Amino acid sequence: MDEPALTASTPPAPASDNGQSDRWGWDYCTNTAVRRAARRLGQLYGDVTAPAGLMPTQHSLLTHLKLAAAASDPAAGTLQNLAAAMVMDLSALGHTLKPLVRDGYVELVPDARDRRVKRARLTEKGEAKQAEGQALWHVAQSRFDALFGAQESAALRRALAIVASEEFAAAFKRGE
Amino acid sequence: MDEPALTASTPPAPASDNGQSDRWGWDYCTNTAVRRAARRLGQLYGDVTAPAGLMPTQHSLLTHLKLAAAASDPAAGTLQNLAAAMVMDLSALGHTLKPLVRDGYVELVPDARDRRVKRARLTEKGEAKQAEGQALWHVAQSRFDALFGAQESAALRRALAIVASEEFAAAFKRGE
DNA sequence: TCACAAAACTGGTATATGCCACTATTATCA
DNA sequence: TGATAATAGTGGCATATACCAGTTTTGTGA
Repeated sequence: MDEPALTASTPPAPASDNGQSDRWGWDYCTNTAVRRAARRLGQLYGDVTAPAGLMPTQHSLLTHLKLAAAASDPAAGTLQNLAAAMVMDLSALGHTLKPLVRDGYVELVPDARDRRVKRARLTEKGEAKQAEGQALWHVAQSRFDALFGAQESAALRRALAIVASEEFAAAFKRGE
Repeated sequence: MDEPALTASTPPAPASDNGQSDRWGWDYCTNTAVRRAARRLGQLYGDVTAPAGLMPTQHSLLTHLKLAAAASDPAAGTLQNLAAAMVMDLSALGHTLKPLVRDGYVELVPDARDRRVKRARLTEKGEAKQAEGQALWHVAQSRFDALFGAQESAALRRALAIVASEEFAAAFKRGE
């Protein structure tokens, strides 16, 4: 199998605007294109996973905490690392974490060695909620892959992972 | 030239986590992948366009209004259509528009025919600000294309446009 | 024409996210 | 060791976005 190109040859009309999306330049600004897709996907995934009572981002966060714990990564779990991994501002992560802590899904434990550090980890309740959300998430992901194409979907994620990478950001900033 | 595949063969390491991003499953959930990329791009584009004093989304909105006006689309401009075009909730659009109206870049004019309808359009000040932002935006976009590859970039935008399209959303929901 | 459904917004509330200023803690180095 | 820099978070403020409950205005059909 070749590398699947993201440019599906016969995709559903790439425009939501009577086939004239070019007129608005939607396919011109990459940043806008990503945000539009993010809003759409948030709606689509959210509709499916809503019954679990978690926003997509929250489920994503819980899943990350679960995987990080499973990998028993020593450095993982600190808010700093978590923020970097999520490509999120540290303070934004703090704010996002609040409702999860409030609802008892996550707990913040200060590090004994370095009292500046705090680690976030799933509570039992959080693990249960993550599992609940995971089942629903899988439905959404499967539906997406079936519709967009499993290989195209994987290719898209790879491309996005490159864009989101720190290497990419560093290279972009060097261009300044 | 073939269709450029988004799966660049020798990209910068697709992981920001010591080359082990797979461990976190970042390349597994499409929704998460898109959001991470959106956050990163927001930062990168934002750093470049910040001097104009507009958030990327705001510039995107002003640009849309400009293009819509240029196309002299009769239906365009109503908040309803604008929201659909931006793949945004109507109320979210309303909230997002507020600071732009407050700062005098956009004005909301009620429709004479149908008093339920309001249209958003650029003021002169808004057009000037859009032009100012456009120049900076171009720097960011050029840098992105140079780094990611112009063809890969275009392919990525096409893929994202498909995901963001109403056809895609409709098909996704039919799968329920 | 009048009751009722539909459409287009508005406002409230909650999460998502970023920037900046500030505090607490730790690390450096003269 | 003591002044200073660096690190890790927190809190405030502002925008971004969504959902839902109204409110106003139109459209519809009996």
